[in-house]
Amino acid sequence: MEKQQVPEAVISRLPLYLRVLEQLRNDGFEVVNSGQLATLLHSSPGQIRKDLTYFGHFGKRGEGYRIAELADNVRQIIGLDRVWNAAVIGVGSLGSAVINYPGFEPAKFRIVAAFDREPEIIGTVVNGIHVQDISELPETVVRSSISIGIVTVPGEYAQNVAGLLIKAGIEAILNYAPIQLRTPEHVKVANIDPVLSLQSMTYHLKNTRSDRKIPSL
Amino acid sequence: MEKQQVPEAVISRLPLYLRVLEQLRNDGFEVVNSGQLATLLHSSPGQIRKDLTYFGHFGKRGEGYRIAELADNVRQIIGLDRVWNAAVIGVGSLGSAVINYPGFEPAKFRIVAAFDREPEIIGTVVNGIHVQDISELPETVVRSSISIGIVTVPGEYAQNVAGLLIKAGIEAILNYAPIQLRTPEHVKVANIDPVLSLQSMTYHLKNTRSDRKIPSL
DNA sequence: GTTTGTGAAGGATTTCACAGCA
DNA sequence: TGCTGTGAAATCCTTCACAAAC
Repeated sequence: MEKQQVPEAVISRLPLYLRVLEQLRNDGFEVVNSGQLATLLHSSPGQIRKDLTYFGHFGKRGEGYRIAELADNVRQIIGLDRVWNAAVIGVGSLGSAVINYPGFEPAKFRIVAAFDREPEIIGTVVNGIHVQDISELPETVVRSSISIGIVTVPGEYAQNVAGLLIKAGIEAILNYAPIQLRTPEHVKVANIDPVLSLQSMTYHLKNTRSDRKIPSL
Repeated sequence: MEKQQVPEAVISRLPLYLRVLEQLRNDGFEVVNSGQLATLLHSSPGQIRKDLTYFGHFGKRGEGYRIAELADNVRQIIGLDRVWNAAVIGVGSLGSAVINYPGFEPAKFRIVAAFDREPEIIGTVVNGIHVQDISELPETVVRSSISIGIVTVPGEYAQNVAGLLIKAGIEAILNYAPIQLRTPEHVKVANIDPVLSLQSMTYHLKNTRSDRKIPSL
């Protein structure tokens, strides 16, 4: 349908655009221009306009973009005009925190199942979700139309869990384990790894002294 | 000191390199070549060699890299030859999960303080950390040599907290709040936002049907 | 012979500047 | 006049291919 391949960098910015558009709409605004969006997004007007032209012509010259209309378009482009079902695998403290995180539901992601392999955890209920035995995963994934697997098991089990998910037909994985998952081409993986994020920041900090003096004294 | 500016993309890969080098060393290996590293990292031999040349000549032609030596070099380059102190701001369920996360300590990050503004939370102890009143942040940051702030407050308070941290002299922020923080040039920010990660994957999934049939039936 | 180190080519992404339209 | 839409230029990053070193 699209004339050309859309850069990944553009796709990764669309959810941010949608977020501020919905914020603006909630605040009662109706029209916005690329300069205002750039300020809110810490981006540039040109980049925002260029990004949007990969998908169509959404603005009016001399006026800007109608917020509700643009939000609807962006929402549809990135596939958020529907709800996506997800499963959490690994219900330790990290998995529990994920299941309890209130940010997924309003963003169109619904956690509908959770799995573990520990007998003490199986059968417990976390935020209304009944924890199942990992062996029930293949059937539940299909029956509950689960498209996304959220991997919160320890690193040494993550590759096996990913294999299970892929065999069950899942096409996207949100991976909290500190390993690089090996997956087939068609399965998307996003990694959440706060340690790596911290470690790439220290490169820039390495000249700071830990024994610096109190600034105001 | 360096001859040229090192690309951010290179810096963000160094922690991954370090991780597999330490793994290899723990497994008893002594030498590795760029092809083997590329396999482990899902990268390419050329990219690994190119990345390393931004910092020096670490290999022996015809042989490869000595693992312990290269690991030491990479560790020093990214500033992980020391421990970095961090503070968590916001001790709700997300903040508690962060404080309890066992992955920071072995990666050279030590959470040494936690802050909240709720009287019911102040004074509690989470994983050995005494939760302080947010008003004590400036003094504690300096006295405990804290370089990194981990922001786990709700989005509407995150910018204020970031301002406090910056005023206290912090230079890196790990931001779990779903907003783009505005910070001065010299303060590094890394965002952890699982919702954005999920939302950029659905673009690629949007043609999948939720009513697909069970593959094996 | 093997594998590194690296300039040069290629590709991706961002920025620029201005034509085009309301 | 004001702001979008968009080729072209510039920049950033990755891949390639081979000379150099062991």
